[in-house]
Amino acid sequence: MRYSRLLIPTLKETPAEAEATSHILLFRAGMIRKLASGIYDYLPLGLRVLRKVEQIVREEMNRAGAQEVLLPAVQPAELWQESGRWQVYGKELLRFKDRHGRDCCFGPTHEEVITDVVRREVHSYRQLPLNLYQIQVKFRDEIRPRFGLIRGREFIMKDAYSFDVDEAGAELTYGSMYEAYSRIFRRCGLTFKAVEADTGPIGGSFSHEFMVLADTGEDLLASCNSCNYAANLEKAEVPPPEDNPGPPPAGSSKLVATPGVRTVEEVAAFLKVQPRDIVKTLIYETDQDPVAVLIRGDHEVNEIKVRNLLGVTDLILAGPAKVKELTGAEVGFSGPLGLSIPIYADQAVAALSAMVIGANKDDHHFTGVHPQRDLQITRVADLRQVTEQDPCPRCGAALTLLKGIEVGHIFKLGLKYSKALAAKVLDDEGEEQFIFMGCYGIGVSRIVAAAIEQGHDTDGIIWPMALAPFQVGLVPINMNDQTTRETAARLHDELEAAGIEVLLDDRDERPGVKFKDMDLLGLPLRVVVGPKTLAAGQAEVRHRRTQNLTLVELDRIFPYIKDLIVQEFHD
RNA sequence: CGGGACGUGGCUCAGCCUGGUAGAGCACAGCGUUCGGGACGCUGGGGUCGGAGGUUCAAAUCCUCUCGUCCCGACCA
Repeated sequence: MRYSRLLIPTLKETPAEAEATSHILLFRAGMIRKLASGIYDYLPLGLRVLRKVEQIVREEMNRAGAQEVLLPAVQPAELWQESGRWQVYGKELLRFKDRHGRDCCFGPTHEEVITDVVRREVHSYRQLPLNLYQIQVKFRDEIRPRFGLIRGREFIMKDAYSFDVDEAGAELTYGSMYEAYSRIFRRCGLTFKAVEADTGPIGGSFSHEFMVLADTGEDLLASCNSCNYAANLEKAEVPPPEDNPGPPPAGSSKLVATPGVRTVEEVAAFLKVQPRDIVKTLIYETDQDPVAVLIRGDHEVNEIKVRNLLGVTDLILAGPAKVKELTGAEVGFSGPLGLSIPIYADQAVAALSAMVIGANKDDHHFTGVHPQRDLQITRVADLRQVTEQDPCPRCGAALTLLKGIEVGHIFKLGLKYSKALAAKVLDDEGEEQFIFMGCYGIGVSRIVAAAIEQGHDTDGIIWPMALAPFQVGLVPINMNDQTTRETAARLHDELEAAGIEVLLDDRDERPGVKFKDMDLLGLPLRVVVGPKTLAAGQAEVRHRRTQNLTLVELDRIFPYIKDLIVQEFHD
């Protein structure tokens, strides 16, 4: 392919609106442009990368026995009302009416549609297991799109849905998807980690996320240094503390004046105690009744755990007015003593023997409080976030916290959608059975961004061989030199004929411009043809990632490059 | 939805405070020179200053409203 014939609008300067590395580089390399917040155009080079990812995903899904389909992006509200998600999904679901006034939405995910297909077309256990997938545009009206392709509103997703007769079958399918996903991300040249995850609003019983490790990641994950335990921070378990609370301290708890002392740090300094001896009382409003959550001063609450424990969908920290109404005191002096709302305590709180709590009275705290003697706790549970100080919940070794970009998520759905939409088959005894489902997503366009977050330097993108828009960039130094021009053209034709994807920079530009652009585009290999080396019958091959420079005889260029490409694909 | 920043040729920005009728660099077109890490000269095209309203003899500049964008916190592939 010739550079001069492709639309590759590279930019010297960083657009003001881009912040994340992948966003900046995709933009500068002329691969994407923005149409609106979270909505992007894919230009020729960006599309080539996207297609590479899609093809890898397609091959591995097919290999795992899944079948490709294409479902509609626009969906009738009826299906969503039937599953109950029309009410539950929130504003992220883009809703609109057609000309007849019928409610519609633009699909953010396709459980409803696929389950509808299966309930109409599949009636016997003999037709199962079935795994259907598609690669398609999704729309989610995100609160805050950011980082370019990492969190767009419109994006390309591969979503697969599996249907099995029984739970054992569903687990086998889940396992095969786990394997397929691992192969996909490995083939994409990504450094990733599979972690246990919360199931969120999609629902279901069990799930893993696939995280690309990158400092710019939006997710935190906890990973064991010894065993293979790894979990999203929102899911990561804290093992129960070993020590039981000691006996109550001598004497009863004491009310002490703490004028203007509100935060954990202030209380610790004022009373000369450690933050771990202080207990924070957090008042939450929920879609049901308000609750209080007790967390040790040196810990952070994990709202996902609280939400799951309470079985609520909304969980919002109460404002000053609500706190005053429920506790009788300003924020900063809330405490569990004498509260009339349910009290949920983190397990570390229940293991304290003498704690400091707010007194529900302005400018006062209690000291010497014992959980069993003095408090009426509704329930003790694991409600906090893990820290790097916590031991692994499986093996007890140390944990490391890492940042990651979620590129894939697999769920065991169970019967949630098959029951809601009545998707049933007859089993081998002629009995009606609900179908066991699983769903499996990959952020295809997000992978493109994640690969850049992992592969770049100050000069630009460094694509993995498998995703590069072209494998080789061919740079003739001076288009006015006939030998240079003709040699480059010949090399280009030879490589292309051999099935190697090569981009010939045939522009009448100075060498510096071509080099800068090539580095920015991030093609793995660069071949430079110029009068200097040509005189010796050679051309120069440069490896983008290692910056290795090699002079190669012209007639050996083809095998040399072919070897390098094969080698990279296997790395 | 809260908190912050911003909107001036395609891109990066100056001008705004202290109103006087729009600039620079890059990019683009033509000609010439140049050619191994974002060359140079000459010439040229391109902007209702996000939009609406107001103040004023006069608004990019002051006031009000509005739309949009980006960044930080609650959602997700």
